[in-house]
Amino acid sequence: MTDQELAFMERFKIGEMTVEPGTPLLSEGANSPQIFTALSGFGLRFKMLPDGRRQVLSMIFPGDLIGLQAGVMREMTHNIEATTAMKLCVFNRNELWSLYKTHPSRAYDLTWIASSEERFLGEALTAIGQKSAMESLAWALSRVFRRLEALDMLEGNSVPLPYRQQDLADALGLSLVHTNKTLAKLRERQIASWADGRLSVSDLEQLEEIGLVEGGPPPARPLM
Amino acid sequence: MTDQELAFMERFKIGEMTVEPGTPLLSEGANSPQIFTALSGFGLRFKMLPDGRRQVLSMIFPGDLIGLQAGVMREMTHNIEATTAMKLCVFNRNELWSLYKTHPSRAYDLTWIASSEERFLGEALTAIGQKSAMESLAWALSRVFRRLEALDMLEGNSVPLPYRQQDLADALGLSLVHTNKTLAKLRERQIASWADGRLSVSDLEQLEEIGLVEGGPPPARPLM
DNA sequence: CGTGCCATTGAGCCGGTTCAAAGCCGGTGG
DNA sequence: CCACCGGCTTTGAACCGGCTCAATGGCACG
Repeated sequence: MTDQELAFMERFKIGEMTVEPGTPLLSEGANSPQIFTALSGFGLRFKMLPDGRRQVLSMIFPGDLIGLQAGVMREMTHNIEATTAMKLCVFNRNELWSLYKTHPSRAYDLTWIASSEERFLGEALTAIGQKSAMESLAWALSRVFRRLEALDMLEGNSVPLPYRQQDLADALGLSLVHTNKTLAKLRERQIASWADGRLSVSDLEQLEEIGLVEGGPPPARPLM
Repeated sequence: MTDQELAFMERFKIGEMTVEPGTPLLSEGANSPQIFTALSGFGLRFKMLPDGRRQVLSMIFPGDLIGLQAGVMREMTHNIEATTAMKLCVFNRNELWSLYKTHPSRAYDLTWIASSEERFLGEALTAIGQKSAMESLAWALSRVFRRLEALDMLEGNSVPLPYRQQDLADALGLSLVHTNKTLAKLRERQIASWADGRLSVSDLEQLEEIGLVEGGPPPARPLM
């Protein structure tokens, strides 16, 4: 970054913030003045239905930008919650527009990020809409594994994955019971095993094959 | 627009183009040098699985931007096809970056569009993942109706909707048969009826209630 | 030592799927 | 002018993947 960019980021960045597990960061309908970047910890992005059903849209990992929607549109259309303790970098939404005027390459990155999230949701939609429970699950696990691997969180053959089975079930539109049973099958077949907040994958290739994962690692994400 | 903007758009816009029904506009994996805006006609955005299953991601209506993903990322991750004859405005992808440098407000619009599409996919994911067939269908029909209404295509109580039931089924992750039977129920209940390429809604309020649609009309979309 | 959250497992059921067949066009060629 | 064909919609019937209900067990915490 240039000096000028640094100076701008100084103004754009408000500060840092640490939150407890379970803290709601942004809520549906809110018009928050803040945008965050996750520095550490894990979170969930989800939508609720009036009767309590929940759709998890994505898991939030370190490096992810949070609240771009609220930044660029009027208001938030989904909720964001910290699953573990999280450290966040806080940005001032009001400076977003001046970023577009003065730092086009950063602006371009933002479009890239939004576009990349759209791409992910398209994949998720395809998984939920078309794939069987086993296929979706394998898709989700391999996707998560690849991303955490790219974040350099791989230790041995396992990555941290501190969520409940209910969270994954809500992400895949499956029931908790069926998610549990399908996970058990993957474990029995010695392909992948998720316990105690860690996901171990012993046969990634087969996992991706089951999940009908289309080639290639996920694209690298510019940091904001 | 200012003169300067007009001059730029002149360079950015390559020309116009008309395509036949069924023409593929962009394909998965392609790295197309073009970005389009639909001027008239209808299209589909979808992903295919290796075994032929298809997930429709969204319907493309006049005014929609096509191919932003290919523009901003390396390559396309879904297919786009013209359902009816379409008239398109063609832009030069290579000028995209200079747009960011010289026209920040247009750049902002692009992020807005990408973000808005992400928002839509999140809603779709929630419909497919959590809602019953009847709920999803009502959601989809009311969504489509609202959008076409906003495009000023409402005549009487009906809007054009020139797709096959199979297309809608693939969008909602339902079988063709069940989609048909669920549509029949909405027709019997005198709520909405879709035939001969037109969707008539006689009780929009009830349709949105069944579909668990959260308030408000969809946000207006900046034209590119 | 109780209490609550989460994972696990069994049993029965149901919303939605698959299979199959028939009806309804509009287009085409004889 | 009519017979035929292909794409789409409609309807009936049987089946099944995944859901719901229910109970148990492990573990952390007060």
